[in-house]
Amino acid sequence: MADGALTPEQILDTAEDVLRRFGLQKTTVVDVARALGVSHGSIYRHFPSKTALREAVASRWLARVSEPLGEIAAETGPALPRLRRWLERLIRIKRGKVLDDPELFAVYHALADEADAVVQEHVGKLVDQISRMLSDGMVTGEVRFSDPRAMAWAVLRTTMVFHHPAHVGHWSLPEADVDRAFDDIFDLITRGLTPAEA
Amino acid sequence: MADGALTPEQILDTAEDVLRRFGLQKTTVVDVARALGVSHGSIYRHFPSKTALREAVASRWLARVSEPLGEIAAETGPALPRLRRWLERLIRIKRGKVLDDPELFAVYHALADEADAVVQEHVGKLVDQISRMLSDGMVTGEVRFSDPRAMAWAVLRTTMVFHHPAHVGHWSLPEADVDRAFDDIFDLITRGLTPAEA
DNA sequence: TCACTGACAGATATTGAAATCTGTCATCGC
DNA sequence: GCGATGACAGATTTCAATATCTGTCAGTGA
Repeated sequence: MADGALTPEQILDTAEDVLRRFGLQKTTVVDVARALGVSHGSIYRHFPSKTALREAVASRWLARVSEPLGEIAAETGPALPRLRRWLERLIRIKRGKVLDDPELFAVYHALADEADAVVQEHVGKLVDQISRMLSDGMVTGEVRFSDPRAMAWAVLRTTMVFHHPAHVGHWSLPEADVDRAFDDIFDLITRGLTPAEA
Repeated sequence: MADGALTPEQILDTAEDVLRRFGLQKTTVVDVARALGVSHGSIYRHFPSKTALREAVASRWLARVSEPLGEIAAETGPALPRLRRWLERLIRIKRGKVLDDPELFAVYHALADEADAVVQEHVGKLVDQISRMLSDGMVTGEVRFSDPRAMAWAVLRTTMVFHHPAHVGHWSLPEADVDRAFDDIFDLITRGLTPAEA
């Protein structure tokens, strides 16, 4: 290995590289150790199991999705346009990842599939962020008063087709089609979120 | 075999039995022929390929979903309650199938995954049915005037989590939770479908 | 005549022996 | 002392030989 100390970050970086090159099926702890130039025993010093290592990789990948969104959620200003930008950003991040490198995306999708707890936590963060924007909107009267968490779940679920990996086939349709479908759905839920009187 | 003539219906019935018992992976044309007491060549007299046979099985299964829904869509009377009953029925049919026999459902899910054209056609029928109910509602003023097909797609997509097999894990949550989630989403889209003035 | 058969070629799946991997731990050397 | 090592047992995966399957078609018999 290069440095004196083997760090979890180094291991995760290398694990990502190896996953990218070998795929989820073929990647072994021995492969990762080999790529790092250490014995595989050393990896078990930092991660208790292969599963834990995979979960850490998945977790880091998901954090790269939720962090930029967190910034949007934390902005001030009108809630509904912010929610729209948040959703568009989420969709663009996902769409970007899948168009950029479909195989790598497939690896992460499979990874996420088996790391249930990690995904739950990620989704929890997303719901928190939506919830925050909706609460802000309720204060200003932009959003009909209701339970912001329940509403946030509804928003995430109604837009599932645009960001859940199971619907990845939908994302590579011509951009104009995806945009139109999103417009229709955002329009629908915006009207549903807004107070009844015009 | 039992009768003088081997019919496509007999073959499909038997194919379903064999799929149920052996699963999608293990079921071969030879197995189906064996169960029917005929040579496998006879099956190729009625279906051009194994794929075609599987598609026919998938198609019949999907028809058992779309037909009862078609009856609801064709009813007269208020459009939005009808749409709600239609969605609840769709959800109940899917949920029923998966709780009743999860393994068989998994077989059909896998089958549907590989028979893309068949699924597209099925989804097309569902969109037609929703579209019809929405058009009815636009005539009576229950539903805001807009493109009914685009709206129908939006309705199907916003409720994806309740009927798309990829989200089957969600359906076995306690019924009360699923119902609450559906209420929230149906409430959201109903407000979105309704004309703006109170 | 005509639905059905069964043998066949090439493709695919199964099997079990051999190789590799996961996770542990006594030991090493800095 | 402490991070790293490498040999080990049991679990899992690979690989190549073998068996089975798919799709075709000339032939069978009712």
